[in-house]
Amino acid sequence: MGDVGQVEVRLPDGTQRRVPAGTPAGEVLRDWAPPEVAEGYLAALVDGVPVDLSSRIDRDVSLAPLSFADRAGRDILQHSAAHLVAKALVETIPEAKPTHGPPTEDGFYYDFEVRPILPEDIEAVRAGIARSVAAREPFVRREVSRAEAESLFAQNPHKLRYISETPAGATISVYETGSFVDLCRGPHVPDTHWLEGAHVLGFSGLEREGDAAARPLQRIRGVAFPTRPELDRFLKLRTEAEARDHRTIGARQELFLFVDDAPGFPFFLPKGMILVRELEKFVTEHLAKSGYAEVRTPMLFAQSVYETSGHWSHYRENMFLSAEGDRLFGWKPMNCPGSMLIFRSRSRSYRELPLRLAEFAPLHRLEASGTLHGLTRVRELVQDDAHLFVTEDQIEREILVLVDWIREAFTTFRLEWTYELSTRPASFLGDPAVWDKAEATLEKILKDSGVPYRVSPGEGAFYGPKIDIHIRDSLGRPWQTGTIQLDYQLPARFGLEYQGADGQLHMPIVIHRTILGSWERFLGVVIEHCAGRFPPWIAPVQVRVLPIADRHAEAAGGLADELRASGIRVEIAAPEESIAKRVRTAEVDRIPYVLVLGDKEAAEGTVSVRVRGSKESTTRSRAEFLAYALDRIRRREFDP
RNA sequence: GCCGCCAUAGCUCAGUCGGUAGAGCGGCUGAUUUGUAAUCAGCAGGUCGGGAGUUCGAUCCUCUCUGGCGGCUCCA
Repeated sequence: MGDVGQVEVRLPDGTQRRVPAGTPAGEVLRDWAPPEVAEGYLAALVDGVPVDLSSRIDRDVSLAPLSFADRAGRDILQHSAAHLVAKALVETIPEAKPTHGPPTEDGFYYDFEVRPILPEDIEAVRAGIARSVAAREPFVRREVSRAEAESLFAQNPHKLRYISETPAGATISVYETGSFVDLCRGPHVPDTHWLEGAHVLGFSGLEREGDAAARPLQRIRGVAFPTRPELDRFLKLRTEAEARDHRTIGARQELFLFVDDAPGFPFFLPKGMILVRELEKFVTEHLAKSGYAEVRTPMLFAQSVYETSGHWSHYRENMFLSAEGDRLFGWKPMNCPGSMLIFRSRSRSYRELPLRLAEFAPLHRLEASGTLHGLTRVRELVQDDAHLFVTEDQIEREILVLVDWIREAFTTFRLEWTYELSTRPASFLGDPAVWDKAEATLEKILKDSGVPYRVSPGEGAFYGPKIDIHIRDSLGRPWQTGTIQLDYQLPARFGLEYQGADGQLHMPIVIHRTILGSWERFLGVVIEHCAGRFPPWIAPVQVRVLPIADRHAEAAGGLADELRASGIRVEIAAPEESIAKRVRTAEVDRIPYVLVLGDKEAAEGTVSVRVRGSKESTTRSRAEFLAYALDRIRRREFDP
């Protein structure tokens, strides 16, 4: 140990410094780092624990800076912004009772018990934030006694509850920002000037779980960046992303349709149907290579089937029901019961396993009205669904094959995906020991395959654990697409058996799996991902032929026929408008290839090729273009 | 389903401080036959989401239903 009153600080580069006890962490870091770097430090890590820069060092520690680039630093900025929102709301509506305001994956929110928030309140909150930022108010930490905390927040039952939940002996701290005091563990950025890039995105009411009598909470959501230009960049990206909304593009390109009298039930228009069929072909090719058989099972089953499957007790509120005489039928929300009944329809041998039954059938789910969202959340959908009946030692191989297929499918669309392993929920069927085993199997596979994943405890289906695939839409909203679910329950409930090599009867395990998820949701995300500029292989119209004048009609027709004969989807835009207008329209319609045909081309047997997104055109022989386009389509290239 | 907001022509939107409505794009017709992101002119198209109430009179105010949007919850 050093002199009395000196402490030793270890810094991230391995150097050590001796400083007077009580030196603020921020001061040590400012001395250590170049000024332009230290400027970006918003908090510190002391022995791995996040603290304020003003926090004083009173013992030997390791010290590291936190900036926005660090996950923890980012969270601190979001959380500080949440405080500022609470301050501004309480200034606007003094009786508002703040509850909590955590950072999230994409920003932050703060929940309040307060009358319903109005748009003008949000304007006032934004103004209040701007005032605080301009005033550069410090975040001042104060540690208080339990009694003082209770008296400070005597009017706020939520804060009193948090205080009562704090273990005896634990530090209780509050942060003061101007006149606003909030119960908070911290840490925070040094002052409100750090929040010049904070922005309120919206507000909404919340349903309070398990307490119908309680007043609903109001949530204000926002996001924060360290500087105003970074916020502006984010807002600009967001505006651009709105233009990629699949609902807008779907209407503009006449892909699909919704009508008021069929909420959540999509119509696929001719061009949208081509997208669906191309996806189906893509998936079907994989199924053929991987040993699947396709089946079709009934759309409706009597109640008793769902009682067997467990849907009646676990999923009935999401099912459409139909009465026939005194029997009640349910529209199938999933394909599993049908596949179970096929398996059970005769005796099965181990030689048949793995038995892979695929089914692309419309499913109906009575989703709550407020959750419907274009194609990404609908009430009628078709999944690229299959059920694999396997033995325990076949599980790993089957899932590895699926992981390969996932890689192929998503990279074809240049989509980035993540995995989530969901484990036993509160409401579940079966034996916890069997669950543990299934979860361990899945986790082992994920580990062995080297694919990054996260675990969500308690998020599994009622019949088994699952691996979900997530992708994001143009606004960064995450959507679940594929899912691989291990099921030890349905085979037991349906009494499935096969005769093993040992002559004994055994129960198969079922793997439910869908990879793209549903055509509907997957298309919604793909539309946004490519902003309606579909890869040529899936594009509803692949080629548009533009004859310069009427005298080129015959040549244009011949060219179109030639392309069609090779399976290319082609349209002709007759010379009712200028060539410039038709080129523009083709570009707006996102057609991959535009072929212009005039005197020169007709005479030479060539075409002028304009590839989507390119400002130039090139002249090629017809055969050359055809070979080029067919090759890119066959290889399912992303770009034309 | 819950909280808030919204609903005017096929689409995007303007408008009426209560006296039944306009534009651009798209559509149709005609002229133009065009060389790589918008040729010109004309025409058609709306019981202002449905119902009820207030009013001499409602697209406008009130209530309600339906649908949508942003979240919550849930999920492919």
